[in-house]
Amino acid sequence: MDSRLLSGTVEMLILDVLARGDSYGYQIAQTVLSQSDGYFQLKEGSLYPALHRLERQKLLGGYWVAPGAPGAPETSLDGEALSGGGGGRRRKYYRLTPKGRAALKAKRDEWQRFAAGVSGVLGQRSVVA
Amino acid sequence: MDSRLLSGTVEMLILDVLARGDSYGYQIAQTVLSQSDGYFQLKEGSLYPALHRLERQKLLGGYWVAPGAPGAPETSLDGEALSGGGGGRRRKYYRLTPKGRAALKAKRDEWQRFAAGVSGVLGQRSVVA
DNA sequence: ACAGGATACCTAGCCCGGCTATGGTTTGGC
DNA sequence: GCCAAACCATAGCCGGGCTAGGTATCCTGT
Repeated sequence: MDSRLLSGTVEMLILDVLARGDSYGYQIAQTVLSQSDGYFQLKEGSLYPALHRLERQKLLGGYWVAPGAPGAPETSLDGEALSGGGGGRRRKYYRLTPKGRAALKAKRDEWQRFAAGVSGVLGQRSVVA
Repeated sequence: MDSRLLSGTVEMLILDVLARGDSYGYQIAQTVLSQSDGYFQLKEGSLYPALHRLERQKLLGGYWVAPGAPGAPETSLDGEALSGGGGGRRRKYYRLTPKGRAALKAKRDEWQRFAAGVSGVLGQRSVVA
């Protein structure tokens, strides 16, 4: 996979996965991996900074879930409430905010235009032969 | 246009344009602009460094054409032959090398896989509703 | 019991490439 | 004469994906 191409799409992919339900970093990467048929291997060094970015921009809300707890809960506390921010195997779930949902739509539209642009250029055939 | 998305595609677009005939920087930008329906506004700061990169990698061969001369010539000298590398309105034409043609094919294939990957992720619908 | 791998998160710093800004020359329209 | 367009080039900014290194838990195999 050409990681250059990935620039700018990572956030869209994350938002898109979260649009189908709350999830956490590791699982998001797995989902993207399987749904792209093994193509997108999101690296931790891209994934986590992206999640933090999106959270800072209020496109995502994050909440910690203690180890042993079942899947994505209905509601939960905001910020550093659970388990004191401590130990291992805990998960940080993310939820799309309304603002995030709007941003996803914008990014999808942008992607459509971009892909159309590329098709426009690549679609041309040689004039000579 | 989201310039982040452009990362990695600029070179492919340039190679693709040149696959249809020799051209020079300014004209390449115009071609890409019109064929992408006004979407890709290649900036000089991206375009020229990209051309130099591709030339260094031997994917392109460049040759200068003096002002007043007609369109892309059949054959011409390699490197700094014409007009001493000097004055204004001269154009630097580029020609795809065999290696460049192969690289273009590789980049197109990569793009196909990438776009398919994105479609795979974005194509999923919400499980809930 | 213990190694090793999968799960799960975080961050510093590298590196690449698109962008802004600047600078130069020639031609052409007003 | 002036200013825009055509044409090329490069220094340096900056954002973001990556490598590499760190922490911690849980499960499986031997």
